[in-house]
Amino acid sequence: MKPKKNSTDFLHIGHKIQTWYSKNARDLPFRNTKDPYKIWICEIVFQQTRIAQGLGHYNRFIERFPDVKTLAEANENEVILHWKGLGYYSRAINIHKASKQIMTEFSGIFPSDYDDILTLKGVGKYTAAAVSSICFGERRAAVDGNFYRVLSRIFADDFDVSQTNAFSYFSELAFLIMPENAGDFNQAMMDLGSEICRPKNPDCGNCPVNDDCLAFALGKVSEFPVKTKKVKVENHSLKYYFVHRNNQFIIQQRGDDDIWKKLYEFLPEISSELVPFIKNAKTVNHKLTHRNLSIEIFDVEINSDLVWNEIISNKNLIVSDFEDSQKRSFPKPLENYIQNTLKD
DNA sequence: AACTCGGGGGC
DNA sequence: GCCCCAGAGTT
Repeated sequence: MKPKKNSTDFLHIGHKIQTWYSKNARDLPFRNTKDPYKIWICEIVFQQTRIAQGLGHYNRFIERFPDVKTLAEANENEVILHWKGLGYYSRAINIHKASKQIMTEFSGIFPSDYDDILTLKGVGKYTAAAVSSICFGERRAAVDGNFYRVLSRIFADDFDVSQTNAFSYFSELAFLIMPENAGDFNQAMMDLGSEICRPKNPDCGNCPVNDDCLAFALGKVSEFPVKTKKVKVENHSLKYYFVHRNNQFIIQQRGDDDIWKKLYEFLPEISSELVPFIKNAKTVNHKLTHRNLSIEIFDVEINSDLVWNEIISNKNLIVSDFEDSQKRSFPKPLENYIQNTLKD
């Protein structure tokens, strides 16, 4: 059962959140700017990513690519290198594409209109709302996981956040409490959701709106938000051949149609002539959100120049070494393997 | 509407 | 082990 939500009854909640934010805002590098480029980058970096995890990447990214033009003129592999270890690598590829889009379609000026921002690669409803509200004063709710959590608890609303229309539903709820400044409100909701209204162990005692929170009054905070779609984890196995000779090893670049888009990897298979060169194998386990990977890595030591030269004559393969590999983005387990193998 | 995309951290 | 994190694109 949902309480009837009339339009003007809840505005004081947003004002309390705003007041709390003015005193308790987190000190973050993108907080004292309205540069749409920097806000855009930070919104992409922090999609599905904790602040603590992404801060270093954000700072390095902005330092190397301080504006749209610099980013658009950069090599895609260097952009992906700056995403190394962050995951969801299509974000890096799309950021790069979008920067070129801004150069060609918007004359290098970051678009100020919500619908224009929405046309950028990798920018969806959330990011377009965040950038347009924070940087250009548009009245949009940047509905993310924090909004789902805070609003579902305040209103004890059991709307399933895994439904496709959850964004528009909670956007309407957000407007019930949103003060004049949507940009500040959006950021306030993120900090409240992160610092107080946490997924587990919420700090309700220090919440500025605990008096207004229906879930808190009912003692049912832990029951919100409601999410029916569960994450399914499957086991998956991979094989790699670490083909090497004299501190050099063979790698190739992945495609963009699978996990680890455009990252580098060892050889997934070798010709039968190379089988006799296999020395040993070790298995590395790696957990992803949707898969448990078991990666078997065969050590293939080539002790013949003739064979080695035959291998590296293949133009699709890359001869790498430790120093070269540091300038490329590898999947985490393969990066670890390189570290562990070459430090001996 | 369902599926896919990473890696890290909290409990 | 399970869930979540400043979500978006594809099918």
